[in-house]
Amino acid sequence: MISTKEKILNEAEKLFAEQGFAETSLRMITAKADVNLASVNYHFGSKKTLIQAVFERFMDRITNDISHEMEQLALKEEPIEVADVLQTLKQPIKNLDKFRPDGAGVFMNLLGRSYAETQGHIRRFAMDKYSHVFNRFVGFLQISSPHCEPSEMFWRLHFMLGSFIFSLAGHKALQEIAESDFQQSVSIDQIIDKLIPFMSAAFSHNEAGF
Amino acid sequence: MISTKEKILNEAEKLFAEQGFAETSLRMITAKADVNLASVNYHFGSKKTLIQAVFERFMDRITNDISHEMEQLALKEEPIEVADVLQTLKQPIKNLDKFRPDGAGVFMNLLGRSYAETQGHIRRFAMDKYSHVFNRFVGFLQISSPHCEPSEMFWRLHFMLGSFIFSLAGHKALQEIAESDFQQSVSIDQIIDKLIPFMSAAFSHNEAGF
DNA sequence: CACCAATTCAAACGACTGTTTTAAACATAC
DNA sequence: GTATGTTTAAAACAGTCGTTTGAATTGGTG
Repeated sequence: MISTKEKILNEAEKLFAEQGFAETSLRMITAKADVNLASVNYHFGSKKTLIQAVFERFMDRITNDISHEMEQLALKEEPIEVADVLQTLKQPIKNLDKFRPDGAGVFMNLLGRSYAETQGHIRRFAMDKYSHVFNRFVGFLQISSPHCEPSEMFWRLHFMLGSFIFSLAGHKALQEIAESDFQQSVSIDQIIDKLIPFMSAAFSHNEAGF
Repeated sequence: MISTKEKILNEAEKLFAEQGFAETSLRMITAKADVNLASVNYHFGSKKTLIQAVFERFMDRITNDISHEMEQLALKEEPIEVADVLQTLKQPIKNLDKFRPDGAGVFMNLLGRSYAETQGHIRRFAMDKYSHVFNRFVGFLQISSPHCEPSEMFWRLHFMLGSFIFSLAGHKALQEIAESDFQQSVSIDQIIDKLIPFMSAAFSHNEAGF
């Protein structure tokens, strides 16, 4: 039997991703989840902490998977290339779709909206809880690109983050356009498969030319 | 003398970019702009059309500038490189900062929020009015990358769009992190100067390897 | 069975939302 | 001057929001 708490989380994540945090009311969520309005405040305390709980469920999953991929990467004997590091993101993102319906799209939506958030309380929360995974990922990137300064790497990382968020959060609209313009359907997997070599090439360039 | 209409537009764009559309009430805007609440509906009809007007003022400016840059590019005699095409974005984005306070950041914020929007009425509006500029830009890109299929180019374009929006819309937060982590201040101009070669390298790669 | 805690429920709270209304003030033209 | 159309003003409208309340209901324990 699925609990009230889970019913709320399941509907909330859908609606938050589709409409945004502010545009989604607790009444919409509880109506769709077929639970009482007051149960949100009972189980989660407030709307703010509900948002955080939705976000946390995804982050726990994907950071777990990424950590696992990085374990594998650490075993590699040949030199670690940029593409190898970025590849560690591939399966974890794809796994989100198995985790939840349209998981990758929903998660990137949440991630993007979290960054756009005013007070940034989600970002602070994420930095507290998941910084070790993030730092390890950056470490691998540095190894694969010893010529690239940390500050330059910082910016490149966020350029990439923007590409992931934007193209995957909006993948439905983009897929529709792509289909009507090129008669060619593209899955989320294929988007990621285009994105990773694209980004690998970007990371591999040398602005100074050596 | 600055008109009521302009006072509203000026405050609205700031608040929309800082807090989002839904989180910004007409009462906040009119209080900050020191005009009457009803004047928004009088001058703009509704909140929705106010959002559109704020967006339009930026789009008119930047598409104008980009068109001008592309005129120059069309005169070039040597073969047009990817980097040349992307360079046409550089000055127009920088000019936004002269146009309005923190114009680039505000505009990218608006652009990002418009894409995240539910009904997407802004996106449809933009496609109607500015598609010719967009199409011309894509045309130049195709010329500079004849090996790249249109559908592949479509996705690369949106990867790039995501990077621009994400890094410039959130530039203040990112700049703060960069300064505290690397004791190194980075201006918007410098972000763009990092972004364009980064993207040029990404666009120049050949996934098929020929 | 009774007991207690955990959960659910309907209803209401005060605050805030976009929009409309009606009247007053203003500018410009005749 | 009066008349005309534009702009501002204060107030009220109907509706939604997140949250709280207090009673009803449930589930498990002695």
